[in-house]
Amino acid sequence: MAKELTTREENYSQWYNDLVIKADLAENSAVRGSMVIKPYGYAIWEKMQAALDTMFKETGHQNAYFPLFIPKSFFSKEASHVEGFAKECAVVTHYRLKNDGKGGVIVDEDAKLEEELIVRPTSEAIIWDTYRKWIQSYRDLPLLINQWANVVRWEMRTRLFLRTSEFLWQEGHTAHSTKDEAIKEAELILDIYGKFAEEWIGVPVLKGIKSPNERFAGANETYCIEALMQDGKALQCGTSHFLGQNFAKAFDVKYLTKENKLEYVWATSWGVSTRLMGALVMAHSDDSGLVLPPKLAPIQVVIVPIYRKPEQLEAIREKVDGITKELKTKNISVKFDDRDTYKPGYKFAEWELKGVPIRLAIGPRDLENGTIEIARRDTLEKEVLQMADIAEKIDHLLVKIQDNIYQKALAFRDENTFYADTWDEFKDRVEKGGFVLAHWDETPETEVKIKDETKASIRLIPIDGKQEEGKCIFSGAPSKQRVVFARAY
RNA sequence: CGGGGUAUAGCGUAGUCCGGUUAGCGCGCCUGCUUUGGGAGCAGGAGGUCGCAGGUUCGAAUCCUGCUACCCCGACCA
Repeated sequence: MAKELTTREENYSQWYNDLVIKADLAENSAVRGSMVIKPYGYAIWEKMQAALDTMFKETGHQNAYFPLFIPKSFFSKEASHVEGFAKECAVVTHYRLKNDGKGGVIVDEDAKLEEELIVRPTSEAIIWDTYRKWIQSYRDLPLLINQWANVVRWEMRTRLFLRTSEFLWQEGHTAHSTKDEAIKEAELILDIYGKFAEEWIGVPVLKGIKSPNERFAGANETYCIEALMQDGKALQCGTSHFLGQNFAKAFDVKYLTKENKLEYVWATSWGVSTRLMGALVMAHSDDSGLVLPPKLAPIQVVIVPIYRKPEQLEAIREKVDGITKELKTKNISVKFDDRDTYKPGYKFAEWELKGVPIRLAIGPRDLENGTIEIARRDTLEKEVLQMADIAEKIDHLLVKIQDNIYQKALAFRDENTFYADTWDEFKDRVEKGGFVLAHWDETPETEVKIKDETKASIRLIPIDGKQEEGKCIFSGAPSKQRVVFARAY
């Protein structure tokens, strides 16, 4: 049929692309590298937003909104920050079009801006320029702000959700009176990201810090969470940066201490993006389609009626109404798929493709026996249950599915996490995919050489990682701790 | 930005080499009837600036030139 998926084994990235499009999550747009997020995909993103937003607010953060445009001069105040983003910025130079006299339009050269505007690739610059006015005293701190926004990074090669020129994200920007407090904030957010990834998306993540090479432009330390995808490649799922006083100094943001001394503030910034949608798809889905964790599924239960005559459909509808009401009181989202244009087999396949966690089927046989067929998307198992307490049973099953998806992903990661102690072993392991823990001499030169030769980068240096004597896999120099290598998206 | 490829209906494609009827097919779509426990069947129907702009020719989807977009492989990245 038209909706056949490429299998993961045939071509993993083709499978991913097919899946995103056929499950109706997103599609390519007329604009290079920019996608249209379709209602079903956006509904998942909204669920992600809601969960994260709640966690941010529970930890004292507030939402605000800053401009899309950043004056070019603002953007160049923090040197390493510019360097990191300069190559991928969209720039606004004019503010008006005019007729070209041939039925088209051209840029009106008379409408040239005095100063070009940069479409934000991230908002540190405009936000820190604003914070200068907001912060005077230690009483104004900490300042804990988050913004939900779109940003633009002019990427060379793009892939739906994983890397698009424009993407949606949240970016937190906080200001603190002490270094310690700022570091604690960066760590707190990392914990929130980790919790969200594991408990909502159902993806186990490693937590750690980035090597200086992989650090955010303008940060003193970058904390991150990394997940392993089914093809053995790593995906960075979120980052939290300790920015030191870099932006405070660049934008002259100072506060008066209790002792009436003028000090620069300490900063963090942190973000997760629609890339999480990519992680969600790649971590759990199979050759039949999407597998959504119940906590993020826009539709948690779909009910497919099976009938011959209109009277049967009406009898089924009556039963279904009862079930639907009960499920709704338990905050479970239900869809009754009573479309007359498709047969049950088609609907089963379609809802599997879309990853709905639980499917109920109800037909004349069930009406007679007081039963209902229940099918799990994660295991594709079917079972006929007594109708009594069905809402209760579904409620429990959703919890079970959420857990099973996570356990499966965790088992996969464990099976694909390796230790390497020799260079040959290392190269061999990296080739096969997965996380590879190995010793590293802590020099950027070695890191770059390893990447050149194996395409594997240091995904993270584990926080509180086990201290053990070892020798760098590449240079043989002494090392005190293993770091995590992998090929990455 | 470098290398390779593609562009024909909503989607997938045939035709292009070697110019010549009304551009063909599958899926999807619309109407009707029959169907409905794992991707329904039959009948009828709608839908095309052949990526864009020039050129060659009696005649261009087909040949030539330029442009644009997209895909794959590298360098950049959440």
